Amino acid sequence: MPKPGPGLRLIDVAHRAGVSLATASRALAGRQGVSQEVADRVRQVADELGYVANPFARTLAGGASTTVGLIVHQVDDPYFAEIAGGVIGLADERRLLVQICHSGRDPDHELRQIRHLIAQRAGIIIIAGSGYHDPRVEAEAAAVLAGYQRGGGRVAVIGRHTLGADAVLPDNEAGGHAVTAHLLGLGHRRIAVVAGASGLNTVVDRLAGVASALREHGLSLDDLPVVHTGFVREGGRTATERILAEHPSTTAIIALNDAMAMGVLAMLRERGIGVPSRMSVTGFDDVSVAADLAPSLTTVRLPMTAMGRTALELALQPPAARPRRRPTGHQLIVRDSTGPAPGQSR
Amino acid sequence: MPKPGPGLRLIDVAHRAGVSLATASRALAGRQGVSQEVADRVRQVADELGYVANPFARTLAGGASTTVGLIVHQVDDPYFAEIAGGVIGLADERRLLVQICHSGRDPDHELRQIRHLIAQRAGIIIIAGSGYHDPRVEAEAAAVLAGYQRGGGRVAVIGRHTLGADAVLPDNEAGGHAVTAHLLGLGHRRIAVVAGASGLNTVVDRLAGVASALREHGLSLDDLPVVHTGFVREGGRTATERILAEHPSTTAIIALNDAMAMGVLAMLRERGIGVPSRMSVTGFDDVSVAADLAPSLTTVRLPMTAMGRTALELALQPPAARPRRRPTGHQLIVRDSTGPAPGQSR
DNA sequence: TTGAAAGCGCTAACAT
DNA sequence: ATGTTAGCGCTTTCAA
Repeated sequence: MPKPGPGLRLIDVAHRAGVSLATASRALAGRQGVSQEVADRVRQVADELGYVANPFARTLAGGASTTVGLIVHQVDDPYFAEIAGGVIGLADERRLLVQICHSGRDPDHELRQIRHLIAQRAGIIIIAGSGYHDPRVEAEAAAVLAGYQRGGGRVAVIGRHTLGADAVLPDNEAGGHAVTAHLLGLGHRRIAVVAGASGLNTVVDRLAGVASALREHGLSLDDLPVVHTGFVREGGRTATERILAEHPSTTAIIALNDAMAMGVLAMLRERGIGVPSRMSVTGFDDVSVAADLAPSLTTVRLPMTAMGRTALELALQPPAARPRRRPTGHQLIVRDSTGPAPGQSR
Repeated sequence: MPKPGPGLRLIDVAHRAGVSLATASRALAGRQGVSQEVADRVRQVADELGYVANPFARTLAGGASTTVGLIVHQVDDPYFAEIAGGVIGLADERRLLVQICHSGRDPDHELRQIRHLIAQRAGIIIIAGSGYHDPRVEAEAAAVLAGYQRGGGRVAVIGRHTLGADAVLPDNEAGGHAVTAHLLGLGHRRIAVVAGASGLNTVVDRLAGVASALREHGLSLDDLPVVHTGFVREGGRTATERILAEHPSTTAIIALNDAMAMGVLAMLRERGIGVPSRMSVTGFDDVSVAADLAPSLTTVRLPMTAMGRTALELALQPPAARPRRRPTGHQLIVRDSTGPAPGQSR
């Protein structure tokens, strides 16, 4: 790949402002040891000339890196797109650049991306998306990130808690509880769960919430069909197909994210099964299209954009003695995809 | 922001291999002037030690940059999310890192982002999203990019043609024609158009396609209500509100992108207006949720993910004498949101 | 074919 | 408060 042409250098700004290189550097970095007057002049000259520091020189010289690495499963998954939007929005305000990589929900690939970002000297790394339930898989990533943090790198994660870093924690368990309680309140008892891979923490946590709500009604998750497939739309379709075949008396399907719920709805539509008249369906996340689906989706709202912002905010703060935790809160959004269980007189 | 810790340096590798810094550099860069034997040894030592070059030092010293700058309107707009997915997918394969910025459809902000990416020494810049119909607005961006390209930077754009760079060109006009012809074929004559800002090239081009189809049926765009609002979901809602108030006999609404079409559908639902029984609705883009809407959306499919890949492919090739152009093709996808005009006996 | 040395543009000691 | 200077790790002339 080619290299861009040369540009304005700090020394040019310094000359124009009639000061030394060092003074100009201090002035622009907002460091101490420059009179207000001189600092203002330097900044003004820099603005006039349209000076932008060369980040490579700056970083090489030991300065701070201004790039943020962001690892998501896939940016074209609406859940991650919204998180990315939040990160980029705040980064823009702070004049930071965001480098995005895909993990593809593959722990090895994720680890490779982490290493790549570290090699690129990203000053901050944000990892969004479920961790893996297997501790051994998480261990290597944790070790690499620990080294990175020891060297001064900052890390924030969204939706995982085993990585020894500041974390934004979605209300997975409480949300799972809320949505299940909602269905139980509508009289549903023959409930099926459509879940992503059982190795994903997010899946495990949301399932735990489902289980706890069931227990409160004297039911057990063990008695319900739980189908684990891909944590994406297509997974919802195939899971629904199986549920329909193996548990035809099911009256409600809990999908553990909105993408899967969309697949569930699509399959029910194909089969001509009315929602919510014959089958209630719930999602999780409240991606922005959830309100526009047919029918509009009852789901648990997570503030994805804010979660992205918060993660970057955490990373921009100096590290705390112990990793910080920021729960996100959640909100049950009841729309048209859920209704009373068939045969219920309410 | 903090700086990551020090690492292995090239000089360490050189010492271990018993050669000079320069030789080690040549060997690892695969340049000429090193004996096969020495080159192999150096590479082996580097591998053993797990050496990864410091990209800041490399770039500062005049080496190639391995980062790709990508400017989109908003990553959490599904259209751009899919394009970004395509770019990142190919970048991952080529071990490049992608820096994403938002333009927010603001030409000034876009220009600022371009400058920022150039300052960051991105080797490639990809700009996705409509250009601006006003030549003066485009001129400054074009000038900056020309300078960047003269310095060896590579540029590819998606959906604009006035920037003097390799371009991926969506079939906007042909798509606009196709969707309009579809409605005319269903007997619709009282058609309204819901468009984004009239300053956007994409809007102008799609509108031109609509106009040409109308002309073939002896109609003129001038006789139809064309409402220009934000090129997003909310714009579709407000535009529909106005159309309903001012042109109550309308039987079909052409939205110039899917986001607006979703807003149109939402407003019609609120008002209890049946689709397609009382009003047909069309979109443009075929974002992945279009099939799951209520009702599923008739629209024009553009291969967004492939467009992202293609743009990066173009940029990775050496520049051609004249900017390359890659039309995308399109496909009319007829779903449930369009039907015969009311009162038609077909 | 190889090595020595001069920067790339900036920050951060160290002087003044 | 300001200036001088030594690197940061690499690529790239220029010599040998």
